Amino acid sequence: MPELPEVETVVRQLRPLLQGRLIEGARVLWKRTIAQPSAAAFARDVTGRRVEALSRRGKYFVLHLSAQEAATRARGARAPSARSAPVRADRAPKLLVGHLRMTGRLFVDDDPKPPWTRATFPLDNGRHLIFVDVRKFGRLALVDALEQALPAMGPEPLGPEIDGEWMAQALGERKRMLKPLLLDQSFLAGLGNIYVDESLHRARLHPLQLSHRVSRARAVDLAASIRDVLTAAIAKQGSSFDGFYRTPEGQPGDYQHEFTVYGREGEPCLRCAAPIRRIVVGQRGTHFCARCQRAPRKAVGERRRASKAGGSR
DNA sequence: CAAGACTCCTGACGGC
DNA sequence: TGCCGTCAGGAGTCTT
Repeated sequence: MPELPEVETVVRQLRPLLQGRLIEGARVLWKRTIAQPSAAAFARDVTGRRVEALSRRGKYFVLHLSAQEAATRARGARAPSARSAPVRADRAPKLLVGHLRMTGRLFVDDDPKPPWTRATFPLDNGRHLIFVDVRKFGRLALVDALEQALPAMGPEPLGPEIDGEWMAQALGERKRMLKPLLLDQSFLAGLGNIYVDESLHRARLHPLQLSHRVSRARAVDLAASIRDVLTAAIAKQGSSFDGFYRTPEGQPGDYQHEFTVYGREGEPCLRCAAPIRRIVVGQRGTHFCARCQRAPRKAVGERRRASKAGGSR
């Protein structure tokens, strides 16, 4: 599922294909894909704008759009609502903000409507910007400012301020299990199930460990691990393993070959050979090595079974 | 403040 | 062969 590395890859690859292009129209095939404004207003207001830049915030991608160009706006009569609305569109620059969630894909294609297309935008070069989303969880929004579309979000994990110091303090300020804490976008923006599991394993931290009990040294390791994992994943253009995520160029990512715990239940830990285990934490599959990632002193039944299963020591 | 449950979705997969 | 229940999972919302 698209997390920070995947979205970063999408933005990087789409940039040369979209920057400077004019969006000539919009067709929304699944209304609920549009978070705001209404699907009709979205289609009308996105029409006639030029893509000036692309960026990413957490797992969200952002298309920075120019003010609407009057000439093409009239031509954009193909937008579903254009006829009914006495065009009183806000001509100020807009931001098209979107989230791929589980199965969303954003790419440019010659085919105006591939299978599972939820929104499609003809461009001024004859091609189309396509939003495909099998499970319909993905969302697009058109807003004036980023804060309008995004919930409160923590800092970017690859930002310069995220270091051992920051992590030690941030973990100390909360009393939460590491797995759900790292998944919380208001704590750190961009981590998802895969990269949290991978980062915790790299830092030798148990997913159920309580944040305020993590030692300073471990916190420093965690900050570095997150940075290393994300950086490596971006270099590999993200992870593909379930047939959903593809780069805008249609290629799968390569980081799935580097997974040390995710999806490896029962297989040997690459560090100590103990079998990787899978538990459910906060409704989410969680993978870890019970030997490398020591169970929190006083945790759930997990530890009980772990020690019974042969915890020498 | 923390955390679990529930919801939204649909393709894939196991079981019979 | 084919029907059916179960799962996965990001994030918002509602309870406990």
